[in-house]
Amino acid sequence: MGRVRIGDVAKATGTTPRALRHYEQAGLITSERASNGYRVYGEHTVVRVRNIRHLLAVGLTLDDVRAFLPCLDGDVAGAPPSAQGLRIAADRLAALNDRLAALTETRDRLESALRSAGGPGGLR
DNA sequence: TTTCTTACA
DNA sequence: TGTAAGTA
Repeated sequence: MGRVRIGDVAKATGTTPRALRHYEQAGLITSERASNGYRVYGEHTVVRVRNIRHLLAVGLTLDDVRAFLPCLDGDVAGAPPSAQGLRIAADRLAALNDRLAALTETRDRLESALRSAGGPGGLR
């Protein structure tokens, strides 16, 4: 019952083999090798990947998810939030707000530059 | 057919 | 993340 290959896990979690290798590279999941070199996974990997996908969907980065490694085999979505988890989420939110502010600023500059250059309608 | 690694877009 | 290449 540990003869699950990458394609199986991908299908069971709605991801792609490419993403799974990427998660492994990031140290989020592990795998063993069959004699032919193919990766072999245990069923717990499916739960793990679903949790990873959940955290990514909520807005965290792969790097953030690494901090959740201890909880990755449980019910990350339902379990009571840990202090560290909340900290990471708050930091990610702050980072997003920073990026948003920076983007808004460059957008406003481009907008006004375009306006003083003749306006959106008088460009051709 | 599926998977593997590496590398580029 | 997708895709290409050449394998096993």
